[in-house]
Amino acid sequence: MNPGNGIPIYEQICRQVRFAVANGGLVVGEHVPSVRELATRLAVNANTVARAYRDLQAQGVLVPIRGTGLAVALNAVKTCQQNRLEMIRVRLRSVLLEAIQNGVAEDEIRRLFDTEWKSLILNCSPDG
Amino acid sequence: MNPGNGIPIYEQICRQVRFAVANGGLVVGEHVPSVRELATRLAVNANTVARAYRDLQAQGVLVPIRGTGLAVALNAVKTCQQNRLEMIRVRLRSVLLEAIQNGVAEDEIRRLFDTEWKSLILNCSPDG
Amino acid sequence: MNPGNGIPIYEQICRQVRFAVANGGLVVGEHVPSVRELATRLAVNANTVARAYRDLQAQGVLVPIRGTGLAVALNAVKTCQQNRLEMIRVRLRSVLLEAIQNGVAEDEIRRLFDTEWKSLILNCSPDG
Amino acid sequence: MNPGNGIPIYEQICRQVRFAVANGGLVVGEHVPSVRELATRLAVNANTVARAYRDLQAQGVLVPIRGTGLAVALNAVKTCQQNRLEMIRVRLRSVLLEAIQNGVAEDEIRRLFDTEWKSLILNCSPDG
DNA sequence: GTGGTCTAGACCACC
DNA sequence: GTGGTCTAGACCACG
Repeated sequence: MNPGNGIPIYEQICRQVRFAVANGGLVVGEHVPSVRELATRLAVNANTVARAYRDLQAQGVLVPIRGTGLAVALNAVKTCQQNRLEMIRVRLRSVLLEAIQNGVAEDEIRRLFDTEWKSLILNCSPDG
Repeated sequence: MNPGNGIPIYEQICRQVRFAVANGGLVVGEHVPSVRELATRLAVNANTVARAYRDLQAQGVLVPIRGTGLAVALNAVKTCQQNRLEMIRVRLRSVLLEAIQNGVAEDEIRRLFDTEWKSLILNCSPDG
Repeated sequence: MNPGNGIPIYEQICRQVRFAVANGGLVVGEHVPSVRELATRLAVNANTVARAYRDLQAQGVLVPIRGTGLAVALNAVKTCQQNRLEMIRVRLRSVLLEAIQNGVAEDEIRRLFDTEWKSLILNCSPDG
Repeated sequence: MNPGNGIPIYEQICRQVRFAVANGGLVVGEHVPSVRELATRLAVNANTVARAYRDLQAQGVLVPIRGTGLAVALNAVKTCQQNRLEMIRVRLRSVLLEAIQNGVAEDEIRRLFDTEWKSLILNCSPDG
């Protein structure tokens, strides 16, 4: 979780689940981590995870399996794969819009992109 | 203003003022628009503008001129120019981080960048 | 079983057993189906059936026969016949209450009653 | 609110709001009672009301008006009027289904309907 | 003042 | 064990 990026925690959880379904990190028909387990793992309140799971059910990504938890819905993979880049696109567009509206030149923003990308893959590849 | 991008309106106002100071759109010593005028222009509650101006004063970007309103502080230009790309950098980094953590490949995100950038300059250059 | 009608499955089982006792579908002194058998037949977890049987014992509808399972209690028929319409009455009253409190007219609700009743006897009589 | 009818409180609130919109008790464009006010009036926790209002927003019945609360959506009346009897229908059907499946005769259930209806209009009309 | 988020913890229904 | 509901109360963003 990345606090302070403006995205509520439950929403971040939703996004990560959708990414994981699209990536195959969460397999169709398999149970997702239980509310309590994921809450512990993310050091977050159980209700926050429950809220995320409830939203994901409403969106058809998760389906309840009575008494045993929640599982990835059969047709969730397709939807999540379609939305994978879309989720990033919306956020990226918002940043680029602010840059353009405030006179940031293309080479400036491209340089930012390159340096940040390099910096992040160095941090993420070892432990990712 | 771009509602729904996760940034509070008063914060968006702060950022735009700082950008404008850095760009020369707002000149040192000049008065900024009054709270009421800017509120009307942005179709936003006056208290929201007041909140933004209060924050900008606390940050030393604006200074009160007795009885006549607020003006751009003398040393604000330097700070704002230094922060100009930094404000974009932080948001961009957050997006790239999510992309990397969720397995978005470099060519995918670069393609997103290119298409979104092109799409935005078409929309913004005429009316920008 | 009718999931999603707000009544827990174990409670639905209890009700059906009481109805069956009242109807003569289950005869006094006769064994009821074993937990496992009924669970299989209803495609329900065995613990759920066990819970229903436990409640029915507590209510005096079923009595344990040493080593051989559960049977319908001697005085259960009278109680179940008395409760037969009562069980329906409570649920019906709750629906009518909501209708009245929210301005549903008598002819509207009567029309609903008629059409639903007709629709259901068509579906149920052949396979019931 | 009617506890013990199997419908969660937040769901009952949703239903009552939809009924009120259909009936004209809540007018399009008008604010609904604030979360805190309704919570006090119903003697219920504020979060429970907030949950109901959140669901109603997701269903397009309510729309947020920044900083001033929630209002009935423009096109909510049509939907709510269409769903008015449907909400009752589903519950009624469930009761009738149980009656039919368990051998309740038509005249028995009609008699129940009549007596309960009369009993309820006596209770509700004076204070309604 | 408004709604939204989050936490903490209790209780229930179900398996 | 699972998720769902509800309560209580804190804090934030916005007007």
